[in-house]
Amino acid sequence: MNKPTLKSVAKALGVSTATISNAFNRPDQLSVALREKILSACAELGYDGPNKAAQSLRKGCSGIVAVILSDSLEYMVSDPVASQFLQGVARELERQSKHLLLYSGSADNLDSITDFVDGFICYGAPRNLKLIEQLKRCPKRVLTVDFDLPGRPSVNIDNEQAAYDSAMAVLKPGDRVAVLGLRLIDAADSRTVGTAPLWDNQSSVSHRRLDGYQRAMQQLGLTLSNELLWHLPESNQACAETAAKAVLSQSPAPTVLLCMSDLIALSAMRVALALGLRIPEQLRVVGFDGIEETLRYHPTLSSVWQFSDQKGEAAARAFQSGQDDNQLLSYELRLGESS
Amino acid sequence: MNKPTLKSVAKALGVSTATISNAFNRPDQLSVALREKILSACAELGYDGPNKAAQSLRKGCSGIVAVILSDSLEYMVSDPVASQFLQGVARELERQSKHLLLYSGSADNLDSITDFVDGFICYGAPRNLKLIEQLKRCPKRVLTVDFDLPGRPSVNIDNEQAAYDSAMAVLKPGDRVAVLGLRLIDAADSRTVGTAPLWDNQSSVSHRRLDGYQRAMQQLGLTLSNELLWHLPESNQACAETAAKAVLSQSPAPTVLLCMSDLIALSAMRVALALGLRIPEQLRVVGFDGIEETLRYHPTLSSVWQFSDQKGEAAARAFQSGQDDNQLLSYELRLGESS
DNA sequence: TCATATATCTTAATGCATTAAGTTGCCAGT
DNA sequence: ACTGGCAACTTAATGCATTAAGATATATGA
Repeated sequence: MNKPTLKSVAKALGVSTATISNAFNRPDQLSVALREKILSACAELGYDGPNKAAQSLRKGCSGIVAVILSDSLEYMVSDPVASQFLQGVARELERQSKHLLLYSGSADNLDSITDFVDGFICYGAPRNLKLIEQLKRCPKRVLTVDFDLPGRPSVNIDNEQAAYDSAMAVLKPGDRVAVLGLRLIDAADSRTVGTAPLWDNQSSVSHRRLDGYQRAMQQLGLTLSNELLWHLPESNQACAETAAKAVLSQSPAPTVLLCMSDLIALSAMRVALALGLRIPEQLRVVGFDGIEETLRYHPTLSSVWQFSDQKGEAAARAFQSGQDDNQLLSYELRLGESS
Repeated sequence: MNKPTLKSVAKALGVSTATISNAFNRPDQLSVALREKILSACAELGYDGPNKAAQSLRKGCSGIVAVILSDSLEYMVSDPVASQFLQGVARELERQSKHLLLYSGSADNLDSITDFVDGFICYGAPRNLKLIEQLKRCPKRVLTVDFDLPGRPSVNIDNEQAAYDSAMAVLKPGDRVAVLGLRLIDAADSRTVGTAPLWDNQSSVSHRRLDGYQRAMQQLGLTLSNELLWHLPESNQACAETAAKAVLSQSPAPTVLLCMSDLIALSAMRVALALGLRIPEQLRVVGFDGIEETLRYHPTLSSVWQFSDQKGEAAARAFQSGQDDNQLLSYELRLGESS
């Protein structure tokens, strides 16, 4: 015989399908005795509850939440910040008995899953502009993390303030400051490491951080020169090393390196040490994000700790809550030996 | 007005629902002219194809593939081997225009998603025995990786042979061999680092590798003593260090360390170097898996390379193929400075 | 005792689409 | 001119369940 369905079970028990459905979904709609009879009969018949696909079609929600990563999954799993975030999301979704569908940000057709999921948690601004357009029009719930979408709730930290705080903690009058920024130039424009325009007036997280750095510098009477503001297309070792070498080989050499990720900062420190620079005496380095690896590395890195796993949990909770406000999470400035 | 449906679009165009459905799914079933008319009308009405949830209910397949990890997602993203695997799966699934649902191996209710997905790709034997039982009975396709389930197709390497090969490459007559094994004891039995029974006759990947090591040792006239066979509950730094310290502090000290993962091997090497041992002169170390990190580390590690990302792709392909045979992937023995 | 409220279950409409089988019209072959 | 065959559509059954509204029966209150 085929798999039992609500209907077949109902017939077998001589009751209506509504009653079986209620036995599973609304216990208050039928007598306790009948409910138990039904449940045990189902167990015997091998019927383990209403078909989820049918349920999803009828109810319009599946319990599946899609997580969209700004980039490829590649980036996701190799980047500790992103994977921490994912972990947090997964943990909270599990608490909510929901499921996590990993959706590559490089794909460009939301339609293929929109009907399956209850909504989208988007981590980082997708590089794919089509995807952004689709997210704007998406009929399901959309929550953004580390970037904004008009009219959609978001979860983030105050990047400007955090950057400002971190810069203020290390800058001294007379410092020559270099910034290693992440994606300061539009994806389409630049896939290579290079200097970035000083004033781009964009809305990315990186530009907010840059604003914070500049506010701090202004306050100390420092100015950022264009050849010391660098754009990295990716937060990886190769890019960071290229940029760090370029920046550190300039003369006069910078005395402070403000890096927009810990991964960048770590690589930059390695380059600096290889060049014979003493940290923090000759060069102070600040990172961003806060990853475990920096604690094992010496000198330990000063950084803005974002606690990405908690961020992930917060995102999943905010997604569930249904509220449409923008949530600002707290961060923590931690000073290490690098400053 | 509400979202358009197949029905409403059909009515608007004055054709049957079957024709609209065919326009999207079976172009050969209607004239080109009508099809184009329908498609452009749909675009105007804002109808972007048949509802996937309904489609899934009707067709019985959704294009969603669940990946079950042996452990928590935690392990998954922190372990380079596992995350490489996941990447490979994701890549191949994207090629197939399928979706990836990440399912935590710690959850124990397959029913909650079985109806949604086309099947399961299980990476590593789940610790949760309930889950294994459910996988055995699962009506959907189940493919296992790095472990076996009766009657289910699997993807793996020949662990016994690979272990044998790696051992043969480094062992010399007279060697005193220590083995740092991963989960040689049942999860329930032991969550702590300690020696493992020499002959356990289990079917895990680790036991197969142990078999390979022992075959090589036998061939060289060596025997494995019980105090040099260690069980690690996890493949992480802490466990590896504990075990390595215990093993290396014995006298006479081992001359070869056979490790069942590169992560373990790397930690063990650090311990050995910290103890003042010279590698490979006083101690040769072999790993398993093959991860990038070992290439940057000195001494570079000799290991069995599994190419986990390709393994992931192969798994996704095998899942798709529908074939029910067990697939043996190739591996590669790479000798580094550690032996 | 009659009307009303409550508990318990059923009816039937609904969600959205797929697909085997049936219809219709047109053309080729003989 | 008759018929088989094919192209292009339609009909209607089906997948599996949810839920508002309706039907009974029993209990409660005046």
